[in-house]
Formats: sequence, C-alpha cells, structure tokens
Amino acid sequence: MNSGRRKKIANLQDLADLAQVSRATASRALNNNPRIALETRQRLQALAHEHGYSINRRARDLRLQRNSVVSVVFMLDIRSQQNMSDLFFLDMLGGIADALAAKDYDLLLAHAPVIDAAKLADGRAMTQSDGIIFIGQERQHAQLNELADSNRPMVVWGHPVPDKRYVVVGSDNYNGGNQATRHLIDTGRKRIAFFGNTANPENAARFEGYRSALCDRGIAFDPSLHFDVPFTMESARDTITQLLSERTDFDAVVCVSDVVALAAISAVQRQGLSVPNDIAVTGYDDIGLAAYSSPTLTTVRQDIGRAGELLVETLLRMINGEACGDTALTTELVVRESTGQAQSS
Amino acid sequence: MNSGRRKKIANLQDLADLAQVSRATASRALNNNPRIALETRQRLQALAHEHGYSINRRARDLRLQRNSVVSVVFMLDIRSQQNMSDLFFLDMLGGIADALAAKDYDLLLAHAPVIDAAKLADGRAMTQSDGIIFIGQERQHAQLNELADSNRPMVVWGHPVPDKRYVVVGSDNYNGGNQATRHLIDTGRKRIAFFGNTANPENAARFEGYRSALCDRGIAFDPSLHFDVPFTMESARDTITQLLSERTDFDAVVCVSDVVALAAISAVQRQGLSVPNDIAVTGYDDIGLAAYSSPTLTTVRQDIGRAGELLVETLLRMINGEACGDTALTTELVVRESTGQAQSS
DNA sequence: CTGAAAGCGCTTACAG
DNA sequence: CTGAAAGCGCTTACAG
Repeated sequence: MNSGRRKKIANLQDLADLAQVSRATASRALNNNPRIALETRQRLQALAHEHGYSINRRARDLRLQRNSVVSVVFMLDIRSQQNMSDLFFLDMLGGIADALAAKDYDLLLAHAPVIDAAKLADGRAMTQSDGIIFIGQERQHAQLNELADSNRPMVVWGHPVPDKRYVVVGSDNYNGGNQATRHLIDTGRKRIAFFGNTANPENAARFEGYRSALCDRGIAFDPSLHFDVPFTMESARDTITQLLSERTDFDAVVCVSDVVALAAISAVQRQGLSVPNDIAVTGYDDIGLAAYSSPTLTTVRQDIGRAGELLVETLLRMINGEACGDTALTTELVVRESTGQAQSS
Repeated sequence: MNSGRRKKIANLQDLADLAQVSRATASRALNNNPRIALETRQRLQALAHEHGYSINRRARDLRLQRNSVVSVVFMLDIRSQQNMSDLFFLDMLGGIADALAAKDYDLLLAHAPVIDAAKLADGRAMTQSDGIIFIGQERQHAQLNELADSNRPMVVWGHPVPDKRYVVVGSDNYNGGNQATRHLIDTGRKRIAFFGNTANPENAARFEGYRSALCDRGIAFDPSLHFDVPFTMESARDTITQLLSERTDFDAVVCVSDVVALAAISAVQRQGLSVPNDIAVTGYDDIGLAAYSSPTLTTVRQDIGRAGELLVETLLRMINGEACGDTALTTELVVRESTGQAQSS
C-alpha cells in the first residue's frame, strides 16, 4: 500500500521513485526510447500524465547543450498604429509561431525598433537562442551585416541587397512591381506614376519592376513621375494631397504598399477626382482592408503565412549546419475596383 | 606570457581561469556582488565584455529555480487578416514586450487560436513559465476558469465575467459604450441602433453602457434596434448591407468595434445614404485607420500600449505572490467626422 | 532491458 | 575578500 500517492511529482526522480525504477529509465521511458520495454514506457508515460508531470525543458536543454529557442526580432516600432502594414507582420508572426511550434521550438519575441548591433549581439535574443529571425530590414542593413559576422544562424525578411552577408527571405519585389505596372498598361493607362521611397531595398526592387514594365511596353520612363512618399498613412496622405494640388498629369499610380495606396485613393477623392475613372491605383501586400476600401484595391499579394513558414524552415536548416540561399516568394496580382479600364484616350 | 589569449570564453570557468580567480568569485563579480572587491568586479566584467561572454541564463535559471519567462497566449487566429482589430493586439503585444524586457523577463509567444485547456495545461507555455498573459478572452471563458484552477499566475485581457476565477485587465467597456451613446444623443440623434454580438462579454458591457445612456437621457430602449453583427470585416459588411436593405429607421449606430463601424459606413454609403448626415456612426478601439477612413471615424480610444504594461505589472505582482484585483482602463471618446450634428428633426 | 555515475553551467551557504 | 563543494533537473555512455 503506497501512502502519499497524490504527492506532487516535481521532477524525474519523484516519478522514478513512484514507478520503482531508476531516474535513467524514467528519462528514457518518457523520451520513448525503444531500449526500454514497451510496457515500462507506457506505464511511465501514463503516470507522468496522470500526475501532470512534464520534463523540465530548461534542464534538458542545458544537458543537451541546445536552446530550443528561436528569437524573432521586430525591428519596427510596433507600438504605433501609424503603419497599417504592421498587420501584415502580425500575420507573418502567426505563420512563424505555428511553424516553430510544429518543430518544438520556442518563440522568443524581442522588440528592437532601433537595432543596436553591439547591444543585440550581447543580448539574450542573440546569445541564448539557436537562431534569429529579423523582421523589418528597412535601412538597418549595415547593422545586420555586422551581426551576421558573428556566424550565428540568422535570416532576415526583406530584400537581398548586393553586399549583404546574411540570408534573406522576401517577396519577389521586382516581379510584383512589374505585374502591377503591366496590368495598368494593359488596361489602357498611359502615364503611370510611382509612389514610394526607394531608399528601402524592397521598394527599390518594386520600382525596377515598374521601370522595366514600361520599357517592355515601349513607354518612356519619366523620372518626374516618381514621387517619394512616406511609408505611414498619416504623412502619406498629406504628401499626396499636396502633390495632387500641384499636378495630376498622370492617369495611374503604382504604390509601394497598400497603406500608401489607400492614402492615395483618399487624396485623389478629396481632389474631386475619381478612382479608377480619372486615376487608377495599385497597392502591395493585400492587407485585409484592401478588399473593403472604396473602391476596393487592386494589389500585389503574397502568401504571408507561408512566408513565416519559409523563414522558419530556412533558419532551421541553417541551425542544422546547412548552407542556405535566399528565397523570393511568388507574387500574385489581385485585381479589384481601383484599376478599371481607362475611360478615355 | 599567456598564450591562447583569444581562446573562446564559453562558460564561467573559462572566464575564471583567464582571470585567475575561482568560479564562485567570477559568478559574484558578474552579478556585482558587493562582497567582491570593486576592482575585481570591474576587472571581471570588463573581461567578460571583451570576450563577448554573458551568463548562460538557462543554467542560472535552473540553479535559481525560476524561469524568467512569461508566456503570451494569443487566443485569436492571427493568421487571417479578416479581423482588422488584430492591429490593436499587435500594438498591445508591443507594450507587453517592452514592459517585460524592462523587467528582464523573456516573452514566449504561443499561438492557440482554439484553446484546449488540458493540452495547454501540460504544455510549455504553462509549465515552463512564471506566468501567462491571455489575449482574446472571447468565448473561452470556461477553459480559462479551468486553467485558473491550476493556481499558476495568469492574467487575461478582456472583461470580468461574474463567475470568473482569473484576474482580468480590460477596457472600461461600460463607460466606453456609454460615452459613445451620450455623444450621439447630445448631437441630436433620436433613434440609435447598436451593432454587435453581445455574447462576447466585452461587447455585452458596451451594450449595457449604451442602454443606460439612453435611459439617463429619457430615451426608451428599443430592442429591435439591437442587431447582432459578426466581428469580422468580411461578414459584417454583408450583414449590414442586408440589414439596411430592410430597414433604416434609425439615425445613428453605436458599433462594438472600429471594424464593424467601418463596415457599417461602407454599407450605408452603398445604400446611397450619407454618414453622418443620414446616419451617424461610432466605433471602438481607435485603430490606426479610424483617422483615415472617409469620413474619419468617431470612436472610443484606450491607451493600448499602457494596457500591455498593465498586464505585465499585474502578472509580475502575482508572480511575487501578491493578490491582484481586476483593472479597467480609462476610455476616451475621440470625436471625428462620422458623428456630425444631426441635420433634421 | 535497466542502473550508477558523470556532467551541462550556473549560484550560494559555509568556511576561512 | 575569496574558494571548495553541493546541487538545480535532466541525459547518456558505460557497464551489466
């Protein structure tokens, strides 16, 4: 008759005592090691479950010299709702979380709006994880390169910049920009502007796609139709409103993001013009709202949940010592109301 | 002459060897223990920094019998952009991340769209962290109660339900609903509808605030003006469009969220009516887009970054053994274009 | 098929 | 002011 049967099982030793086996056997049983008799394994596993015991991962990982942790570093300021495309990143975060969970890795979330390479290199995200995923490459390229030199597994969401020393997963930005522009040309637009700041590598590639689409269709590129527009909703609308009050000698605009596109639509409408009748507009990202604006937004979509998975797959391969190349996700043009057939000309 | 001066410092022993002290002294020095000579401390700290060594948290935490980890469980499906108010949660996540970092806790992110109490109770989020923050109370109240019985520190973002056994931090929903409704009455609206599903406790409280505002101003509550509307943008617009085709015998509507409000505006406009001239609309949350819709949206705002901090503060107090009560965040009405003064009547 | 023992990297009471 | 030793909870080569 065992007394104290309901005693709290706090560690492997307690469980082993209860089952009348050694700690080693208990460990093997819980890890389903085939060297242990099946019956013993099942008995131990049932016992563990019954008493709500599960292996202490901290101790296991210490012993196994690993972390089972992947850090995700958000290099955007997520504490401001200005940048609507953050929504896009939440979706990606969900994809990453699910993919990591499937591989039994923990997701350590770090928020580092301004990346301080030296500080980050010393920090936990870097030193106590098996690898890192960086979200929001933006203009922090130099610091990322610096971190890459530490030779720890890392992968960055963004666009491959020529002298980068890290692995990148991102959208096929060139093709995305190209698709949007071709669609506008094909629906009869003649003077197509480009809205967006091309200091950002992703935007620069979208811009290249735009230029070559024009070229392919025999339309001369007019540099005066490239307008630098801020990335946030707030300033984008002001800038575009200002711009439209000065000139509207274009019949379409390719925007670098849905946020910018929505700002553009709003500004065009305030100017008393119609989208798409007077000016057609395309976005990029296909955020949830794109299907619900008035008019609904034609945009370049990518499977962002899949992007999260891909980031994880790539990182895990690197953790396992494989060499990995960059990946560009396929883009797809989603045609909605903001780009109807050109009316005149 | 030390040879191998650039040898990799992998642990405390290496550092101690290099500095010609014992492991114990090295440990105390890095933890800035005043029992160690100041000079020794500084020397060791400099050495650690120089060689890029930092204490292995896994080992430290194992020894210290703690985790230094807080789990954040997202009970929403973040992998779908339908629910625009997710944006709201990303912002909250930022607040949580920053508050935890300030307290030297790691943030373990778990995505559990459908919460399985039994599974979660066994899982890492629960067993290997010092406490848990749940985001997205919604209708998972029963499971949360079940988890609460494990007596582990946990705090939930949501609304205090009568028989709950967990600590809640949330918006002052009653007051929020009340503010919005009073504002509509004060600007001359007579027949004010309510859009939203009140099975959700937060929404139910907002509804109560709406009802009592009517009552206070001597307006009879008309149950036929309460419409159940789905929470997602997609279905909300369809439902409201359908609704408006049947009846429009109201001149204002209090919506349970900005998402619903934006859907409502869009549906009203499709009906050929004007917001706010024919129907005024209020939202809830003040998501980034609220300031950029057409018309811009009058809504109930709460300081969501502060909400994140509050969740963390509360949880940390519980981890330290304090008993904690619920907290309701102050709400603030932000008046924009969607609720101009009533034109007629 | 199972167990005794060593050791992952740390911290701290105890001793000096 | 500093060190030797024990131990946090686990896993695994080695031995039987």
